[in-house]
Amino acid sequence: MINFKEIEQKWQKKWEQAEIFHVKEDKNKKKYFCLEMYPYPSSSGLHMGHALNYSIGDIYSRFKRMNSYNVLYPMGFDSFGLPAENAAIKNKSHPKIFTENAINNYIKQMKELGLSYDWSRTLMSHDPNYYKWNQYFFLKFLEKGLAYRKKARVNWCPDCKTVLANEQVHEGKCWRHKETNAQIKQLEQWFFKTTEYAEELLNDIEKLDWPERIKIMQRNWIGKSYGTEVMFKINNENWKVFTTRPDTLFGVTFMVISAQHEKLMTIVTKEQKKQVEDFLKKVKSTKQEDMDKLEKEGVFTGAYAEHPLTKEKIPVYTGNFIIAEYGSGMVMAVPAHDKRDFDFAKKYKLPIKEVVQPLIIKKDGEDAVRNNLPFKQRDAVVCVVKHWSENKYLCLKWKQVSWNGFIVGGIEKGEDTISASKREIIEETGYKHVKFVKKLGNIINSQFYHKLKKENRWAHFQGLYFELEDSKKDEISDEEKKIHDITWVEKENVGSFLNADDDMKIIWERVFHENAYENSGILINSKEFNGLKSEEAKEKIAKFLESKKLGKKSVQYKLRDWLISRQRYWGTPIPIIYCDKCNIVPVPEKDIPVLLPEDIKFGEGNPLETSQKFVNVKCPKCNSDARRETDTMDTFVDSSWYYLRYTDNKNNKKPFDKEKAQYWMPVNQYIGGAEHAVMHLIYARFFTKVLRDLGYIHIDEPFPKLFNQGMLHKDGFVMSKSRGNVILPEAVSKQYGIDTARLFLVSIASPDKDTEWSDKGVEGSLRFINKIFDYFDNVKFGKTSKIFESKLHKTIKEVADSIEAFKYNIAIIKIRELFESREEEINKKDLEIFVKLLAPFCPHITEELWQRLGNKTLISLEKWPISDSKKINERLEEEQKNADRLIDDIKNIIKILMDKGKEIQKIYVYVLPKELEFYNKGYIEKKVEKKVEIYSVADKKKYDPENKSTKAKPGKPAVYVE
RNA sequence: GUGGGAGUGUCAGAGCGGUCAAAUGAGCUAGCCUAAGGAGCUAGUGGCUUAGUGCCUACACAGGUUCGAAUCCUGUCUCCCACACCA
Repeated sequence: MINFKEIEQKWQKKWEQAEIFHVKEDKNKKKYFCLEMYPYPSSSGLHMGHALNYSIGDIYSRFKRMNSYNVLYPMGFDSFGLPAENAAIKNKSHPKIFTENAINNYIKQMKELGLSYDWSRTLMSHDPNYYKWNQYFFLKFLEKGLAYRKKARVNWCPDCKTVLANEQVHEGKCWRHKETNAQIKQLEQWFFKTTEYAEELLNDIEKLDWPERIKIMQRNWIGKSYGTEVMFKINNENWKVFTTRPDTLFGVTFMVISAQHEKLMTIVTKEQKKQVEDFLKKVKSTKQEDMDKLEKEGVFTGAYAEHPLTKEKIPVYTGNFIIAEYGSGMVMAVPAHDKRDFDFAKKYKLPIKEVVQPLIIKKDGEDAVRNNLPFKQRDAVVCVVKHWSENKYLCLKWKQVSWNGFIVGGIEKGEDTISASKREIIEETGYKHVKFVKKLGNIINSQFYHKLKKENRWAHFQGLYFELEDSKKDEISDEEKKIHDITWVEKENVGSFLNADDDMKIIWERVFHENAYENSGILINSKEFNGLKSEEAKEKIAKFLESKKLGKKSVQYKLRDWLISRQRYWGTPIPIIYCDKCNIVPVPEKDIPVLLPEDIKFGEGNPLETSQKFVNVKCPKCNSDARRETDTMDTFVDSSWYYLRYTDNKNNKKPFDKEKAQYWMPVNQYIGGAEHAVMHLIYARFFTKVLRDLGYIHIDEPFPKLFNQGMLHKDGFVMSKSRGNVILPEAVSKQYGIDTARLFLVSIASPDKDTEWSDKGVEGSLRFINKIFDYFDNVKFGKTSKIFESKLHKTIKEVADSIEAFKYNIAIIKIRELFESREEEINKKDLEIFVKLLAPFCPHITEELWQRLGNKTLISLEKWPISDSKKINERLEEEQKNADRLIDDIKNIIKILMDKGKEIQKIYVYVLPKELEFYNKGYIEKKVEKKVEIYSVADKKKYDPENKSTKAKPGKPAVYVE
């Protein structure tokens, strides 16, 4: 029995004493900065899920270290924040005491996991030496105009008792309180101008080597859209309206202004005032959670806007579905071409004016007017085809032209789900110009299929989508149509044709009367712009508007400025003083840090307001009585630059030394969970760009490479304290050793996938480790066989590549496979290589084994072995495979004969003469557990009573058994 | 609704055009070792078949491309995640 505990403690102590993980800037070495997202130190400590997270980075760092990199691998704590404050209130303690206890516990546990952090570089965000620089940066941002204060409609969480950033509200609820609806309040708050960098934040996503889905999430979050601002006149006043579809400008039949719009009441007429006010009351009382199910509602404001081009009078409504903050908080509604507008128009019986008609898409991708088809626009083309396989219910029930000019076919349901191939269709219909169309399914399915399915009609719809090859369209003769039972029906006749069948009528109605056409097409009813394609029309209309000063092209982002004020205690005080005379006065740089006061009372409201000493100050400008800002900063400010502080964590004069940051940055590998896709990762990128522009650093992006690790599950759920399904590292460590646990965690699945903890599984890893120790006890040092040497050198490369790609599971499999082919005798150097391969995964036991091999050095500081391609002998390995196949054959024969009750004494193998050397008698005997005799086929003296040797083939020896 | 991802043997989980009845664990079965083993070792683990390496059926379902598909394409179903009235 291996005493894991003893081994672990022994080596942890040695590592610490020798300070081997401490790094210094060294210009002569390639640097590598490996970083995990720093944790919030929870009082419940680490569980196995955390162990997995940090092991991923540790393995990587150890691997890089062995590859001669100067590896910066630090750890710190995101120690400000609400949970600590709330917990402290609950326990009548102080958040500081609370937090620091938790941190100490974390550090202890992390050390026990064998994580190779450079603890000399640690940081804690609640440390004044750290948050001082938050204040410093705030002042710099302020100077640059990147921090500002404004009154705004903000999200307020009644549980957190603070405002939230846009990013912290999910589905109308607080990100911390899934049950709590965010309320809307009007407050004076501090913001960082993230929007100033929206464009760069968006463009640079492209450069990042991040998981694609995170990149997509960021793109969506920034949400850039191109469009046009159009001026509408209301009461002779200009109102800007943003639209992405200026091509539909002539289809505007009403306008909708957000119910939350500041200037809404200025346009409401006397007659409508009461109605609007009632409506606003209703909107206000609507809970956020009902919002998603909410129907579009609105009331008429009484006002009319003047259409910039047609000068028509357009009624202005106010509606609950318009976002006040986006664009200008007012939209031009084009019901014919926007689903929301369409719904609204239907509900309030507003006119619908069509200005865009569908086009067909030709094979070469160019648009053509649909009129080129042998049937007319929006005609339903019904194609009835007889069944093509005997009595199989097959009947192409209908076909019709989809919006894009494709013919869509459906099959009536029968007993089975039916489908037909293109070939079958062609054969049966004789209609040669049928082509399958890619992606068309989306158009069809989203629009019709699901609706039909919901109504339980057409349950077995199976899509058949065809495109008429354009060039052939004209060639379809009436003759051909007739022959093949294809009936084309013109629009005006289709009604009567369809009358025979209710299902078809329903489809007809849906298609032609119940949808807005949202795709692009060709313009109609748009005066001089008629006949233009949408894309052209967008340009031309925008230009035209511009020339008349009625609008201009514009770009909109969904991204909002970052609201950083929090009305809570446990955070960085915002270094601002309000003076009645001088207004907003920044705290002078020499006076920071503005320390968090200790004499505060928790209770109602912001605790900071209860400290008179803190609140009452003299104005730094005029020295009269002034008041300190009592809001603190969002803790995401802390995490927006902590990675930079690691490069120089003890600096009192500056946030960090420029040279040092230059040496270490950017973070080569960032590791963390996907939950930070839009919060932390956007803020940190924003900060980096600002600091670059302020001259502190030289990089554009802090984290060029990001790895998202998966979550550890237990009993099917994510391991978490609140769920009560945690496995503690201490317990596992005691029973199996922490290296065993690390090995197991990382070998279940690829580390970016969620994995399930299993006790049985760890035992498997333990067996492996035991076998290794066992091998070390019995191994004979001598010469390594060629075949093992070949495998060894192949494995070195495979393991390195797998680690590099974060495929730790594969790396471990390769190590296991190598170990399985071990031999009793081995060269000591080669055994050392084997230990090294395992070292990043199992740091403690490999140190121990390394020492047992007589080494005085630490394996953690050893060099990763070099794979010698000259030693890789594919032929040998191929031969061994042949031998293994032979063994399989022999076993197979033995089994058959045993089943028949025969006794087996000896095996005779007949090999082609030049293959004789490939087959090792001892090896085969061992595997087959029988005596074996190997002969060359050419051997005259061979024992071969049944003349089996004639069956021998290259690579496949013949066998005789008796 | 929009956008992403996934569906593989008893289970977990690799593979992502041929070397695949498919790595590696776990489980199960048999044999060995033992006083005994829930310890260890060895082997087997889709079906059929055979003194031999053969055949069949398989990687959600249905089609397609290809000389060849678990792997590529299309559609369907199921599950997971993110965003959500962004004009």
